[in-house]
Amino acid sequence: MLQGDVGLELGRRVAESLRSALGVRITPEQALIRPSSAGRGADYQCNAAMSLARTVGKTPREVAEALLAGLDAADLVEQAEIAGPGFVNFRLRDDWLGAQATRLLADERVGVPLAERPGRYAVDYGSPNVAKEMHVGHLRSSIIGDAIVRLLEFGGHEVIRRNHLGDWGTPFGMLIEHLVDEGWTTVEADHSIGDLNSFYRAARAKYDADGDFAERARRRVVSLQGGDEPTLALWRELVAESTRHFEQVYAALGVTLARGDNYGESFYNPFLADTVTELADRGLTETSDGAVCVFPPGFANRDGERLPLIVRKGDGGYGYAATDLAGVRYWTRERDVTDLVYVVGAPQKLHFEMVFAAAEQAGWLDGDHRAVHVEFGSILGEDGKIFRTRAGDTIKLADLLREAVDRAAEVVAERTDLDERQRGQVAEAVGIGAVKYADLANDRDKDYVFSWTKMLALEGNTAVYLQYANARILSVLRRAGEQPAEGAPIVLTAQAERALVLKLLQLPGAVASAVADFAPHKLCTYLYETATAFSGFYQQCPILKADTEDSRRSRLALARLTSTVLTLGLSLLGIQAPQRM
RNA sequence: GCCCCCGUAGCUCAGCGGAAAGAGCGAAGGACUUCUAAUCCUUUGGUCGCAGGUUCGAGUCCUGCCGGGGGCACCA
Repeated sequence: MLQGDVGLELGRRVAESLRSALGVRITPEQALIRPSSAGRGADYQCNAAMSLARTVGKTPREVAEALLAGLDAADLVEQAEIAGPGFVNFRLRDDWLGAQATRLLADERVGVPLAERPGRYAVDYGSPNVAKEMHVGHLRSSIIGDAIVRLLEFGGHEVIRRNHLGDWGTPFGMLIEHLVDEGWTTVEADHSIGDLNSFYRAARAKYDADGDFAERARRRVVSLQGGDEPTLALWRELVAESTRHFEQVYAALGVTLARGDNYGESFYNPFLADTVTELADRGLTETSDGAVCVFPPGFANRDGERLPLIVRKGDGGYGYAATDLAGVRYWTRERDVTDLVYVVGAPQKLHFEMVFAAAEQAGWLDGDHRAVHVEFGSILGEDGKIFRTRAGDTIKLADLLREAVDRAAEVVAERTDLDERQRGQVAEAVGIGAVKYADLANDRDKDYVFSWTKMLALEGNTAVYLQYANARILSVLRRAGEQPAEGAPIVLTAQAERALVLKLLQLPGAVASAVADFAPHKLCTYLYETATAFSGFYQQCPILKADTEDSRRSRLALARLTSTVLTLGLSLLGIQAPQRM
């Protein structure tokens, strides 16, 4: 979808022409304006004549000829000609392109429009478990979710971050008893657990080995669920301690989740009974094998029987179907969100389809309250299997991020004359950026292979490449000793300048499609193409030593604009753009 | 058994119903007294898993196969 950029403007002109010349009414999008593939001598092409030919009873070429005859676009089109079966190729005027680029230089949003109808989004992402260390399995949801949140906010939407913590359930009985054994009281706060995983394992081991402990743990679960205040106080301490750990990881990763975004399983606890009651009141529930179930239409199990969503288990407890339904009910009804977004792995697809179907039956989801599962594939090791340590253990996120920065530091040390402190900052930006970009640059539906070598490669579609291109630009601007003035005219003389400007003007379309499809990789692809276009320009067009003063100022402005686009794009992905490298 | 996702160059991946399918890596060659060579430029490389169908036009949409992965009742 091309929106808010050159393609849309051309589409408007073409639609207007077709209306006046042939009486055909189409939208600018339906004009099917696309960037022309390179080497054909055209910038954009219109593909509409072929499909319109039948409806107007003319040949495609006749439609194209009528389109050209009625076209009022001399201010932006240098040359338009019919080619092949009925393509219309446009070459845009250099002065018009330059003027558009000049205009963008003064535009904070670099041409990207705000949403026409801003929504209120609740985005579920992150979702670590309390009393466990974050591991590589939390990486994709955190990174993709955060990019989506940033993109939506930039689009002018209201966004509520929802970190769906695993903070409730039977394991908390043993965890809290273990806390008590460790001497925690709530009077003296400021506890810390050095290693959450060891803590969990120790509790588990005692539970399995010690019958008395197990019995205490079971009683503790009852106290917790019964709302016993001393128990709840200990539980809150445990959540707080875990949250501190999550925040450290989020800080290292550059993810914007904060403790105020915690909406864990426990949050929905008070709503579960009412949710089930409401489903029952609407006649949607049945009791099956002792469990209260909703059978949304269209789902069958392996024996062809209807597939249940168990909203209350046989033992009276509630499972995740109940929690998620209560969540939909809460966010649509109590918080009046327009859009629920779940950034959760692909294996959960069936679950969410069923939850959404049931929520629709219950009336919580409708045309004004939508829900979407933004699913993603797995991270694989270079052996093609699920990414783990060589020993087969899950990889701690903290360790992975430390390794990323260490590896980046080695690369940085080889090539820079920055001082040690600056080197550290660059290593962080490069290392973390590499991990995030590698995740975001691929179509999220697919599995991707985690490769240090590839993600830290200096060439190709990597974060470092983009960061380096930007750092070079900023270096030139520093040397210039001046910032290009707002409105500094951008004048196109060389082919490479033209190619760069055409790319820069396509930012709005790239952002729009990334948002529309919850597909950050579309923005990545665009940024990479932009950085490539800049590298070509940088190679061929001297900036500081341009032939004329006008050209020098124009090229400085172009460099400035490129840096703005790259920096903005990276920030929408949650990736830093260092000033120097 | 049913459902979902994926299959594009040797490898890792883009590709919006439109023209001779695009990058990077790899391989071969070239460009630094130069604004950051962490770069750039050549060359090399494709039965778009297979078979039908829809269409003026299919890598893209539909159906059926094949291959890989995932899911399918009381864990979340």
